[in-house]
Amino acid sequence: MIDEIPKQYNPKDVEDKWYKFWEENKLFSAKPSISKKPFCIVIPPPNVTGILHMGHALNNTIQDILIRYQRMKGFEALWMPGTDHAGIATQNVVEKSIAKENLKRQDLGRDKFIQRVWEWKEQYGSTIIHQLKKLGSSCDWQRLRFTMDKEYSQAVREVFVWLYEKGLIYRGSYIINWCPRCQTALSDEEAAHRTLQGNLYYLKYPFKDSKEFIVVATTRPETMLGDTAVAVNPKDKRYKKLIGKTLILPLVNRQIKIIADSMVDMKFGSGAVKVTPAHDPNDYALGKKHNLEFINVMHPDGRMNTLAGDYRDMDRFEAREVILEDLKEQGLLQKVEPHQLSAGHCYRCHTIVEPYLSEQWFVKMKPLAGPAIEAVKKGKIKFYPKRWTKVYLNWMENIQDWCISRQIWWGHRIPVYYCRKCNEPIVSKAKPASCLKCKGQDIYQDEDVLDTWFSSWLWPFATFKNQEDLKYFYPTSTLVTAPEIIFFWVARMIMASLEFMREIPFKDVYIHGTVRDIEGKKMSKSLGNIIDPLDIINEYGTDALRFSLISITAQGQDVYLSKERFEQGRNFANKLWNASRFILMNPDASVIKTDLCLLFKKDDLSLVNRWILSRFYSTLKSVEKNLEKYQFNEAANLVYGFFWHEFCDWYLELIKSNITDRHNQVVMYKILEKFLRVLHPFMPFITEEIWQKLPHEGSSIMLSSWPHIQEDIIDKKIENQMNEVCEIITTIRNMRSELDLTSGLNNLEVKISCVNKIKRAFIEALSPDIKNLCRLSRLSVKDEYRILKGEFVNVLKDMHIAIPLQGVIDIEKQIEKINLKVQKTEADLKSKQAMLANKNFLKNAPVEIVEKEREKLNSLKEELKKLKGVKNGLR
RNA sequence: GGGCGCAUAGCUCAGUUGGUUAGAGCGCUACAUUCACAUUGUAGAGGCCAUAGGUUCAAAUCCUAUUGCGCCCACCA
Repeated sequence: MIDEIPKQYNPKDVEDKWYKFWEENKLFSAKPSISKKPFCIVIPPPNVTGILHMGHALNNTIQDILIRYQRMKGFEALWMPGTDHAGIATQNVVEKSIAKENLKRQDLGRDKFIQRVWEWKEQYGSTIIHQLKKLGSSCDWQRLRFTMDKEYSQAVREVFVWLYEKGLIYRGSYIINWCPRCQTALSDEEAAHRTLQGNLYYLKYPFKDSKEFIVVATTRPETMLGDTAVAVNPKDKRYKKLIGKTLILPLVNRQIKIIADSMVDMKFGSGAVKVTPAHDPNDYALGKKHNLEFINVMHPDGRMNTLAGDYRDMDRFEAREVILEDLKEQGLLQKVEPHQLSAGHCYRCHTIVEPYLSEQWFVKMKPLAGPAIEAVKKGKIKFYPKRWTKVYLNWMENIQDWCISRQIWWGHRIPVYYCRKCNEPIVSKAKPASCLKCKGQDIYQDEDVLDTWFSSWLWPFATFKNQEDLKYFYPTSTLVTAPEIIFFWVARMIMASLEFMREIPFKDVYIHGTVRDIEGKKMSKSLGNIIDPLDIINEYGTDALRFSLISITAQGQDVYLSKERFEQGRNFANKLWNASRFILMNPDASVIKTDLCLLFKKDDLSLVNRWILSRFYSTLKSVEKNLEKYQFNEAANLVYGFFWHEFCDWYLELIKSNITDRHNQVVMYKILEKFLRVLHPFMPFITEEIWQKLPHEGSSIMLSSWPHIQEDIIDKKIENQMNEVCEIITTIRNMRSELDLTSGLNNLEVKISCVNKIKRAFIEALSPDIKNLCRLSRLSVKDEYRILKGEFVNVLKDMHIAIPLQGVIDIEKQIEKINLKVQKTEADLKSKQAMLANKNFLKNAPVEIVEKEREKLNSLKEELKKLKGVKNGLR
């Protein structure tokens, strides 16, 4: 039978096969069930333009582990999948694609362009979904949603109307972040601030009625064309007398006044600031306060407009250079200082955004933030790791209104209509037949669409199509996401859910780290440092990808990746594969029927069997504990360590010589079968493949239940006894290695001397195992054994091991070594004695700790005695 | 300017409420191949837990300060 199974695990042979099997048998589907409790995760919907990257791989592996684990634990587990229409990103992609035909979206017109986007979506939009399937994701695919689905769009419109009617949505002219490349407004969150090395330019503005100047400092000289005042601090002695004076704005020759405002920082620059109310948020506030003129000097594409006079049609940065040249020529550029500044960048195309005055739609956020703050403060929603709570609260408490209108075509069109006759806006879920005010029939819809996040914030509930499902699965259980979108998405979902559902969207938020390359840089296409998960799947297998990723992801820490990391996962899969091959060599279908607990209770199991059972359940217990705390790496490492180093390295090696023994067969089979179930959420494919080859009940490991912890099988005493045996074996191997007697040891007799009869009986019983694993032909165990001259000896707490090697061993060297050990033991003993003589320690430390220290002291004494005895024997 | 994270073996990192001898993976050294697995096994070397104070019977772990690196937020032109 074993010959049929290849020596190396080949993931390609099995992964697609089992995924198809699961999907075809609808093993991922979840339905409301009276007898089961729900467990639900909504996927952070990837963009339709998305291609799987390591961030997705990590994010979805975590979700799949949780879902598969809870499913096996008996919950009705729903993982709700879907994609996001990603307004700007998708529009950009399609614009690029039609550019190949030399077309701009304006050439096609709105309807035709949107048609093209839909076509693009049909063709490429499910790429990411196929990739998520490659990853093994057990989403309920029949529920696949898209943020522009009919029902979902309906929900978006309803929500808009709801907020408008509550007075929480308004329209107005404000300074917003404008991306000149995408030509749309952005929210504050969509303008990512980055520090740039720029200059601070000192410009001279002449007075109207004298030859004097006032000097202003600016980082964006091109905006001077829109200046409508210069402001100084009223307390500033230098400028006090100048307040109210008129200046001639250079290059444009507009008369502007010097105004006073305490907002001005006297220490910065020259202490006088140019005021451009249409191009800077601070200046905008000053403009409002002092009733200044708002002059917009820029086209939406970032070129200067007609109000910029001679500079019209120049790009903003080109205009900057020309303006500086011109000012210099006129002697109006006083000086230039290097200056670090931070500027917003469009999060989609990375263009520097322009603070731009325009009419937009906004959501008043303060009233929505209140309940969202409460829910987290009261612990109804918990962040893992905890520290994100603070980040969330800090943002929530300083929340600004949300600009939700976008000047693009792809997205949810704003449900506001206008009457051409009387200009009356009508906010409505559907297009009204006529104007409510003048009954006019000429009605048109607002041209703008909504921010993509204005639809994603409804994701935890708008994805449910019927009340029954909503009632059963909502609120969802856990949200798994990356820190980058706490503000964009997590915070807003909490606000939306509390507002529209009067209920939290999820109980736990698990924030995992960002995936970086080995140098700590964020993985990105432009840096060319991407490790493609699909390449890894191809080379190492999905299970290897998942396991390696998860085992290096400490809670909330960023993940540093290199390709070699995935070898660990691949090797583990291979180890599992080969251990299973070995176990499958002894196929006996009847083992499946043996009741493990019953067998255990009969009390005739060997120490080795009792030990591995105890270790299995101890491990299971820790794995569960860590999974519940979202400590996935810890859980993965426990599973790895148990299987490789305890089950394979020790257990299988120990029972190998007695493989036909009934008990050994049962235990070996049972542990493997249960272990596969524990490993299944981490490595779904290989565990299914092996499980199917083992004698099993049921059609898929996915449907089997998570092993139940058998507390009475966990036995620390047994574990300690076994550790002692392992220590003896390791010591003998060590001696052999030290003597370089790898082959020669077989003929020699190894003698173990124990302190007492009980110990001796215990060791003696296990001597066949020791002989076996050390490849010894002769081993004798005695109560007290006098060392003979010329023997090679090693001391092990309360026993010593001797190998007679007359003439081969340098006795002086041995004594020297033992002396060193004696010294160390004596020092340890001394510090332990001091510790136990310390009254404060005895008084303050817990009893168990004191007890432990006492035991340790005794064992040190024992060891010292042994060491001295051995030393004397050698002489 | 504010906030957060990190500093532990040659490298990449674990170390959960303070309590045995600080762990893993990779790398390194030596040995082992008719044995389920060389994607392996056995053994080994390698640590002043960033620095300086403090709290405590007890500190890698808690507190304070310092240094270095990274991230996030913020309207100083």
